[in-house]
Amino acid sequence: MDKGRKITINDVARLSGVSKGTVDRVLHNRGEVSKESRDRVLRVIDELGYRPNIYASLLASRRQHKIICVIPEYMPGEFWELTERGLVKGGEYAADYGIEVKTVKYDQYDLESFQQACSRTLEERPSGVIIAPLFRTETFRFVSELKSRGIVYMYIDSKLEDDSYLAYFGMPMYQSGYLCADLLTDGRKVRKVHVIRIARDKKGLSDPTVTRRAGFMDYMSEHYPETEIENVFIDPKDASAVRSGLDRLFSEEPDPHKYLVMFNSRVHLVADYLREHGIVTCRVVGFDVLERNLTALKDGFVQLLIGQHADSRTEDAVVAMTEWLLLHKPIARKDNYTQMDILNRYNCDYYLQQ
Amino acid sequence: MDKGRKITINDVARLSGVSKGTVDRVLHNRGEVSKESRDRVLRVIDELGYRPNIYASLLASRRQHKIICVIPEYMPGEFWELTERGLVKGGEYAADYGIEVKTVKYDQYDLESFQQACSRTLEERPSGVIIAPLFRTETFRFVSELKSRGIVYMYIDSKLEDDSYLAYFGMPMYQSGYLCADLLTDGRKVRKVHVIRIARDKKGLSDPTVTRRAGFMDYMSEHYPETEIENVFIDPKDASAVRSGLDRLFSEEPDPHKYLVMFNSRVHLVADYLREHGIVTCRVVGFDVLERNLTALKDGFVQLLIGQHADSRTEDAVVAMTEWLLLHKPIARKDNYTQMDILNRYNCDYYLQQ
DNA sequence: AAATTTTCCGTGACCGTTCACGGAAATATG
DNA sequence: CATATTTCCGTGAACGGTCACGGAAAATTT
Repeated sequence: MDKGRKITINDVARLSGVSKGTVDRVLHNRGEVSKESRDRVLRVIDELGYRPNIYASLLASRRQHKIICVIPEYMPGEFWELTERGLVKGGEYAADYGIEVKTVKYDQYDLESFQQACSRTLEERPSGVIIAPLFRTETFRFVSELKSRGIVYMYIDSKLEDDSYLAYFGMPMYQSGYLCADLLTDGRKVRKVHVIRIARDKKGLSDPTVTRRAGFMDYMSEHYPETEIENVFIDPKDASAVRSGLDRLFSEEPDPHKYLVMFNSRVHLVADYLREHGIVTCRVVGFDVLERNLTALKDGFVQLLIGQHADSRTEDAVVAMTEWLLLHKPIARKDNYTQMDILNRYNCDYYLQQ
Repeated sequence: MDKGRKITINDVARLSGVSKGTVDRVLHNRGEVSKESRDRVLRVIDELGYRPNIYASLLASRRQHKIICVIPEYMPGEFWELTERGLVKGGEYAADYGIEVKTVKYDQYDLESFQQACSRTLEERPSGVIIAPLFRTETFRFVSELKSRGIVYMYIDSKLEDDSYLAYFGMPMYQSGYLCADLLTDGRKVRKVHVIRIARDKKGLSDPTVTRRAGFMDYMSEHYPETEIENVFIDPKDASAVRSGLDRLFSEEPDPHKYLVMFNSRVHLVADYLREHGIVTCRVVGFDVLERNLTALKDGFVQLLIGQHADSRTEDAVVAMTEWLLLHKPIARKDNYTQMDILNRYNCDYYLQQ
């Protein structure tokens, strides 16, 4: 394909008997071209295998793009920090192309704050939006507004069922629960499993871990229908409530050899309890590669973590959107289910440095 | 940093009282600039926070770069196919920058063919070389030749101990063996483990799986010193020899509940035997995500695979070298140990589509 | 048929670099 | 001091696109 000189827009223009202005109009669907010319140009482009020089294009183009990413605010070390880290990396990439990437955050427990985030986003007049849709109804409203304004958008983490989104990057939630059950039971017949859950009032919140739990339950009933599954609810915001919840669990049930699982990223809460009480007899499986979870993994209080490279996932989203905005490069795959990484103490060290 | 208009080379020129030509000379250390001018320009660049526009730069620059990748030739479905797939993807990226990426292949069992590959590579006059160094001594000779010609190079898959390489992308071999042992034994006391190995005459060949085996053995002697480890040698090129080798194994040892492991990518050979004989009682762990290994995994003849995304690894190498050649962007990390992915039948589906 | 509108297209300035070329000034040489 | 050489620097034409502008030709209206 690389036969000496590069093929330029002028080559295309000459061979199709028009000017480069017309070729440019065809390339960008800017109209004002007769069907005949258009077809001729298209054919020549195809024959020559012409590919525009993106540098020349970027250099000459005066457009300014902005990508806004709408995610929940977080405390250091929490799950969403990973997401934003990927955003920053993607932002560096985009900056090379003169694209600005900004984050707009909202309180994931406060609908109004999400609405404010949405309107702030619109004020920024972005070319594209990347959104983690925790509030279903409100997100629907938001994306239809985006659509009407011609702003493209992508989902990360979880997605809604509309089909105007450009792409989705996230974990296959159901399968992650299924996998989790397989890893927890590990081929052994287990009498009882404890699911540690977070008690929260959820009005209008779409909780992705619901799907994950469904996958888990299905695996269990398919493979071990006789295993008892007990829910333990704790309040993550109240350390003493966590402790008392687990205290009750460990005092009521004499068997120290428990199977514990958590479907959100807070398995370190359980690990901390185990560490405090010197309990090393449990099999614990959790999700997401947070610093604190990793420590628990290395120290043996958590046996396995299921990771998803939340950072490179958002980075991928930013990159994909950048290329879409700039080069109109088609999105390779609309639904991108990230791989589920199984981490134990022997392979986790090589996970973060990717 | 983005205060309205971008700062251009003309701004720098004006403020330091020289022409853009001089600024350009300073920027690229092309000499022919007096010390005073140079200092002045440098200071203005610093004050203004000037960053060259890479598009304009790339557009105007007439240099032609070529990257050659030297890897073993392979049959469809073999390990090195993955590597080349990443090369192709990286090549598409590089093509956007006007960089050509070519592969030069050699017979990994034939030293002479490797030497030929090396000289063919030199003939191409590449700017950079990416090499999978299976022949130690000869590779040393080759890279020192590259060095003397000012050609940069990177290692993939495994690396040698010189320190002029620009970067290395590969799996942590020792740790992968360690991990493998942990996965194979799975917390259970195992009486005996069978290591299926390939019999080959290796003259001057540096076999990376040696290191992997060392990691495996160390884990075993640290955790299960009493476990017996037996080597079974087979010849992968001779199907009947594979069969007879495994026949002997399964006839001599009555216990059908065996623990089998293979350190190269050919665990599918074992799986095929098991499938043929309907043996589903073994625990089998292997390496690398080949199509045939995946099938074996899904069908339950292999329990776990350790993967390394060999494709995106080479892609990373090409991308890193592209950015190095073009923008002199420093290599983020010299030694890039790819993560070790643990695959079972429940998460392998999401692995390939990355 | 003249006037108006629409459709379609070519032209050329511009984006921010790179680099060959040529020349002025400074320095060295005879 | 004249000449040759070196040092240093400015100039301007690319590079391959984008896009505003203006105008010719065709279609429509009056």
